[in-house]
Amino acid sequence: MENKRINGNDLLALGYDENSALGVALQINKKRLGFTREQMLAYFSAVLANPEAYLEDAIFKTLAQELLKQDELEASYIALKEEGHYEIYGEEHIEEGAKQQMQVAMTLPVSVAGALMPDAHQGYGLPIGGVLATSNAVIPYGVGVDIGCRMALSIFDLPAAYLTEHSDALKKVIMQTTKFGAGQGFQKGDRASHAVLEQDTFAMNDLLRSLKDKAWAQLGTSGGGNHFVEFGVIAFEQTDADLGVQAGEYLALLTHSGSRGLGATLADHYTKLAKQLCKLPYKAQHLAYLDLGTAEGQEYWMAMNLAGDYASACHEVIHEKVRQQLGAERLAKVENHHNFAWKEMWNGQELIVHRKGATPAAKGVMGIIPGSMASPGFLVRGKGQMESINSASHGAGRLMSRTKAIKTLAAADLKAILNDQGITLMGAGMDEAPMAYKDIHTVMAAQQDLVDVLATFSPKIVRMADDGSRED
DNA sequence: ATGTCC
Repeated sequence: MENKRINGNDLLALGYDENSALGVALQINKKRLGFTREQMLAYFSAVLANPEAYLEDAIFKTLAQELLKQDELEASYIALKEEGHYEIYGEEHIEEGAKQQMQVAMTLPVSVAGALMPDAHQGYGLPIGGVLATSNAVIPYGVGVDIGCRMALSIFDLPAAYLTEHSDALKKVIMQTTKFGAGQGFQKGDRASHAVLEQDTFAMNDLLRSLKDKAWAQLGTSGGGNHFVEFGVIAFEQTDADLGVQAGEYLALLTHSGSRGLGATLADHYTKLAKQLCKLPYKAQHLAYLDLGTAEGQEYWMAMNLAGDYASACHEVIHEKVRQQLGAERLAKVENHHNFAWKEMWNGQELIVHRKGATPAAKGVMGIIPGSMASPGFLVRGKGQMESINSASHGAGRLMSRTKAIKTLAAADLKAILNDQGITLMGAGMDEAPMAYKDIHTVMAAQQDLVDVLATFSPKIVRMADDGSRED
């Protein structure tokens, strides 16, 4: 006990802030230097109280310097508010880190309202599953790295039985029409065309001009991680007049992917720009924002919208290729993005609503909330709940990190689940195994006030990027 | 999530 290591929490308890001085203190602590834990803690406390006195100290000099530098910097930062209230759905299943991140986001001077969805987990800056409404400012990390990432569902005029009767053919269709993985794109002769490539925004600046060719090559590709293309059965218990689909079970295609290299590069560029222009205290630095009244803010807005349109085009290319190969007719299509910022009216004012891993759920708005490769997804219609800022979850949410999933989950267990449910899986790593996700039914139960369920989608033939952590 | 360097 006596010699228990000093950690970051001990230093925070002494009054240290979450900044680089804390890091320097931990570096010094690593050396141990023959002091007891109590002696070390006494020193750290004394240096914090009076850094000037330690500027010549052989051991604590670097810490004293860093503390003084932080004091100086702090004075030049944009001040945060004391606190702000935000609504949480399914709180008992949300990790502490995600709540802390949301709390910090609420203290931005531009923040007006916030909400945390039941699938929330810790991210970079704003948590995944976080919704933040700001006044005339956009936060690149409030949108996320994969700008415009979305779900798209096509319901075909084919019966559910088509899946079992033509399973091999459908497998072939997916393999022939999709391309997965970081950096992947199509060779010149195989590239698709789409009106999005003609958008003027591609000529807005050098960065966008330089990204156009890659965007063309990657048009209609799917990326890695949790992105997927899957065939499944969609079941409507009742006829949906709005959508024009009769009660029954149909073959459907569900895809999840985003704006590929284009969006990633734009997100990286504008996040750095925001950090240069908007100096926030250490704990909030990733939430740097761009004022929409500035040229930089407008530029990001244009770029973000282009990336959104591009992500949509990628899905449309895949869906159209598949539809043609099936020789089928599409009865209905539903699409929704979940990494984006919108100008929306909320509580009588126009705000910038950031949804980072959250589904738009304004009254009557349709969306898709997937479970996992081996659990159902849901076609939903928003209820327009003001407290959730017209939002819902974008999936089940992770139960364990990718690394933990790869380390602890057994490939044999996944195989058993897939066999039991008659699901064919192509690609994917163990980090995408259903056991790595929260129970989708629990998550849906936590957002009954936010969405109505129209139909249930059961995945049957799933393709994801192959990361090598699983053998087929 | 991306794809090879602030």
